Amino acid sequence: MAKQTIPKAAALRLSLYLREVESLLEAGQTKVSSGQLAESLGLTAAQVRKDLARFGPLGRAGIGYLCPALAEQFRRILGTDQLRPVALVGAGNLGRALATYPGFERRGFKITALLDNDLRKVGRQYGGLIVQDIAKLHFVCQRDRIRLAILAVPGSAAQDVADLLVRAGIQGLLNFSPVRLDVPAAVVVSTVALSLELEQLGLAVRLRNK
Amino acid sequence: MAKQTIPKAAALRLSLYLREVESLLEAGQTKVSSGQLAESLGLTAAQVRKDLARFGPLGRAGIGYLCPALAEQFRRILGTDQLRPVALVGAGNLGRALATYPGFERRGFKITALLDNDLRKVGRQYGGLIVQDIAKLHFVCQRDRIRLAILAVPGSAAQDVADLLVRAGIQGLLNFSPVRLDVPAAVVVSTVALSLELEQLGLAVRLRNK
DNA sequence: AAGTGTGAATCGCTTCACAGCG
DNA sequence: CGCTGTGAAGCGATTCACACTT
Repeated sequence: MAKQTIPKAAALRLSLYLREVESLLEAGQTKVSSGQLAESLGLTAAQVRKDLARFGPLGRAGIGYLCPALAEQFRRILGTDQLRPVALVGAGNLGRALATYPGFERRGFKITALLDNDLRKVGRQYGGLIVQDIAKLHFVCQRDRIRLAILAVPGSAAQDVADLLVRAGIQGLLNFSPVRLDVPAAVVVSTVALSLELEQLGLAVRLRNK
Repeated sequence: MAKQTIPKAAALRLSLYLREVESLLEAGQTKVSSGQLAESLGLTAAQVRKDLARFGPLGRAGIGYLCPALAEQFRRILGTDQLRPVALVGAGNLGRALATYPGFERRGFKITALLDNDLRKVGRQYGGLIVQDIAKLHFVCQRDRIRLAILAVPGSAAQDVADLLVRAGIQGLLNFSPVRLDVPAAVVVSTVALSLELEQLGLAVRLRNK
């Protein structure tokens, strides 16, 4: 494997590279230069080369990079070279939207369980998934060896559900509730704060017009 | 007004500061020190002071910061001291979830229009909003002076809708489609790529276990 | 000739350390 | 004495420039 340490900023770009290379492959292009990737992604050619060199000696001087090799290596590093199961907690509006979101599976993630604590929702079906009682969380996570979970519950319930997920052995938590979650250091939490995104967008617009 | 230039990283923290201060105010706390804010948000005290000093001379030496003054200033900088109208395009699963998301209004944003190009959806009501024909986009945006829009349509339609939004005078675009949008430089685009978030989470978990 | 890989220079942000105020 | 505000130092990431490979 390449380097053990990946700068946070470079890790973020890794996903972008993979997306771009996949799109090139779909368009039938089998090789690409650092300059072309930089142009498409709004980066500099030097930065692209630095990143790609870090992920392994992937390029050929004078030629460029071979797209299939890039895609394969990117997926290997990201761990999405095989489908990974994900638990989704919360079958409200947002949970249902995420349950039916087609993008996850295309990117190597499969939501294999949809759970809620509202017994009126249990048994209903969304996006091919039957809502299960959250009491089954631990059992399901263990049985299917689920390491990642998405949290789409109201803020008031988020910490309680997070505790359940931690006890069920979850290692990574994608949190859509606008609260900071208190979890053991061994568990990774990533919060998507929707209103924060809007705030930042509004601020960027404000500053641009000055 | 404070400084005209806000580092990208500091701007991001601005939203976090506001959230924390609001939560302190709700708990009845009227003053706070840089150390306490740092502790709550996982930053260093020095960084908090640097940030807050940038946003204006807000603190009192030996005392700390007054929460109401902080909240007021933060909101003023973010432009959320008054409710800002937002257009939401796409009444699919994700669009409906966003239309009914209560967090936006609490943070100074009000979705005032929900639009879709699917005439079967036009006229339906979600979260108090009636779905309108996207043909009315330009009219609605002009009438209500809407500057910000949320794009929750399939990737295949995203660029077309983005073009419409730009022509309607939108200045900021929160994009939930997994595609890069081509817009004039004067328009700010922020993309929330859901599967990218999962990828990064998975990678963080992977790297942690090494 | 085209394009990668990489040391060196540079840039921007974070942390440190402390002067100064209440 | 507690705590802010800030120059200075430190650090990580980006950019530059170019030797080197095909």
